Amino acid sequence: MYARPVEARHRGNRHGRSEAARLAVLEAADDLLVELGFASLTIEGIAARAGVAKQTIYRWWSSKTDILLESLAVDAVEHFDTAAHEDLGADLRAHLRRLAVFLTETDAGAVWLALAGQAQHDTAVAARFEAEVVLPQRERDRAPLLRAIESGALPGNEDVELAIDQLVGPIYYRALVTRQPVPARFTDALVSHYLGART
Amino acid sequence: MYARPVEARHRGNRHGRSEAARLAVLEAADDLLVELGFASLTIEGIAARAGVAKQTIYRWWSSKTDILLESLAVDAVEHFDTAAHEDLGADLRAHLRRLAVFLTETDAGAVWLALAGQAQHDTAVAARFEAEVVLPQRERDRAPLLRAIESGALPGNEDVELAIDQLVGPIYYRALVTRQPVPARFTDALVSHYLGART
Amino acid sequence: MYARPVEARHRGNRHGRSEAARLAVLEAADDLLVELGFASLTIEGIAARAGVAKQTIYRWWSSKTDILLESLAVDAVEHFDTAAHEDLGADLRAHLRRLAVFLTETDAGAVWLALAGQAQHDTAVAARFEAEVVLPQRERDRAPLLRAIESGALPGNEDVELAIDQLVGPIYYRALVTRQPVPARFTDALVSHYLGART
Amino acid sequence: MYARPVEARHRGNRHGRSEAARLAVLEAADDLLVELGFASLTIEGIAARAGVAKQTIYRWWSSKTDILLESLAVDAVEHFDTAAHEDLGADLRAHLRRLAVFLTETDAGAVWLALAGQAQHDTAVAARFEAEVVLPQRERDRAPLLRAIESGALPGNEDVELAIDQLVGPIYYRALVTRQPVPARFTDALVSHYLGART
DNA sequence: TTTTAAACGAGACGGTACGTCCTGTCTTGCT
DNA sequence: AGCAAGACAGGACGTACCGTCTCGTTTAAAA
Repeated sequence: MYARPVEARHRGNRHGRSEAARLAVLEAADDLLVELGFASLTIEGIAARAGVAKQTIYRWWSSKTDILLESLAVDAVEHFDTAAHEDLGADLRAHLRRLAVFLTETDAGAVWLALAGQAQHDTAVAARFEAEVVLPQRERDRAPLLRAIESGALPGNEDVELAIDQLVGPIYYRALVTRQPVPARFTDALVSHYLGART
Repeated sequence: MYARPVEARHRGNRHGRSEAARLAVLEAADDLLVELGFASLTIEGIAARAGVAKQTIYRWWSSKTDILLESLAVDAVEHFDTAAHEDLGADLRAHLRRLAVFLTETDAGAVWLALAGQAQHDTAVAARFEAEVVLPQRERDRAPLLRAIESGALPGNEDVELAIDQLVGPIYYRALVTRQPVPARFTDALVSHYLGART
Repeated sequence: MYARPVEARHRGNRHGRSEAARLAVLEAADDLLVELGFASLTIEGIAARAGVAKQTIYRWWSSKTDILLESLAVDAVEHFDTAAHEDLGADLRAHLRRLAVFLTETDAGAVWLALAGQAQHDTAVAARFEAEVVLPQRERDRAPLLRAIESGALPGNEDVELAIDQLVGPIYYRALVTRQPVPARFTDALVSHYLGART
Repeated sequence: MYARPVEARHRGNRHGRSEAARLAVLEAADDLLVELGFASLTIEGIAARAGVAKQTIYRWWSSKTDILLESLAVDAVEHFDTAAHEDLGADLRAHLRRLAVFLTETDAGAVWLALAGQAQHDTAVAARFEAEVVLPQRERDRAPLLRAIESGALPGNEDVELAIDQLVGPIYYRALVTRQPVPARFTDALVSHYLGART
């Protein structure tokens, strides 16, 4: 029913869980989210699409958001895994651009938005979302600024947290609230304003 | 949204719906949202709390989000219905503070967040939310800047849309994503940065 | 919306009910019973078909069976309103034949069967059905035998009630239970057996 | 109707339905029919009384009449499962008495009457009622007469169907239509008349 | 001729039960 | 031991009618 990867040849029975089932569930959840939207995503539907029993899902995940969180954790790290630029401006422009693309143009971004939405409805989801998604992302957002402080391009007393809010806030606002596109022109302008106000 | 003629308080028959039932439903929905959260909000629960038949709800609203949209439309207008200040800085500080309070401290703000969340799950909700909530709010956000242009405090070629994104984006980001508080110090800093970068 | 019979020109207002509405309801109920069956017969459906408000029905009738009882009372009398024969055998054969045709081939018979069915479900209907339909019919069934006793064709001590049960019982049994047709051959055989056993 | 293997008492999973749930539903339906009457018998009520989910009922039965038909099939067979007498008269008297008691004095008879009533309202019920209840019962009614023909007590050309109609018809007529009691005196008289007319 | 009150059409109301869908738990037999 | 399968109790969904109610119109008897 689903592909059984070579490196998982001993799974699904006496010793350990089935990696094949795990991957089939993650992929089915991602696919169905994009196809149907979060509201129409059901455990039963994921099980049917993955060719997996409901019980197998409940054995390893607690809810549909739990599945999405797992799939997101992997994808987000991959997306932002990149080398730094030497110049602070270039560094920030690349990072914000990458963030904008992630949120508005990738399947993982769709998962991100869905989870952010569900976090508004369910405090348990909100807590996990903050711990597992928002804070790690915040860490990644902070990196360019910390690098600049270390290199002396920014003073040591720079208010980094406020800077992050000002740099990424408008991007999330567009993606989540106004649903406008977030072109490079827009993210570049945010960087220009930030650097300009500092001189 | 609905005319409420004084002489028509006691309807529910041939010529019009029951205003009492309408208000009971809106209030019950608001209350239950705050008490239980959006995920546990059900039409049956609203009907029971409001002392109303389910059919009466379905006669006038298509879903629980439809009810919340109606209640929000009224409350949002009321919250931001305020006089302007003479000074652009004071005007902006007051407006952003009001926005922050609305989103993080009022029941209507909880409704706003829940709807923003649901908009991530359902494109129909997203469309109505944009048209009936986001755009009118955007209009209100634009007002202080337009007043400043008219009075000459800002140049005519100021990029108003970008300014709004920079001013309110971080506030929505905190309310929706990081769920940090949004103190006056934070909104004031946003205004300072905006005005400072302009000099 | 409905025909207004000439003899009802003064109704529907200050003093007295609308004969037009009454007839429209009775006819709609009969029609819909035959079209849809008793189970799908609803007060709302009757009101819509008759072009009458629900309230008008509830003003004058207590239920759909109440409507059918009224319509049946008229039709049954009409159907059996007939002259007697001189000979007991011919009298009985004509009467049983008439009963069989009524139950199995007329619209009023369909109403009769529906009410008999509902009488199994609702003791209030059963009581009215017995008083207003079964007993009057029993009276009509008795008439040929009483005439025969009076004319001397039957002895005065004849067990009339048992005779009726034996004569009409098999006809109702076929109409209600086995749903077989009830041809003249069958009713004639019942009469032959009854008269034959008496010799 | 359903096999009940001894070794499968505890099902409700992959390989079969829950026998416990099935019996609970049948018993609840019977009880509630007698307590409340057919009109007030609801699927929700049966589910609640049986401690069963509505879905479990809908999984195995299509309607409340479907449940009653299943329960009746068992009970009717049990009630008439009896040894034959040697004498035709005694055989018939015993059988008619048994039929009268069934219809007028047993819970299963109440179910029988309710289904006969519903058969007047719904042709699908009528079809199943005839096939699963009336025809099997007719078979049982026929047995005494066939035994008599075989033993030579009745001639080979006896009109058995007509005889059945005349023997049982009046009993059903009393039970369904006039709702009079059906004492042994009455059923014995039917037998006497039948045998007497044959001499 | 005007007033006026009963019956009317329309249809919104609080309810009940419907039949469907999905939840999360469970039991079974296979691998 | 993990799995696919699927029956289970539970509960919300959105729909259809129930019987009640209030509205504004119609109409003929009373004033």
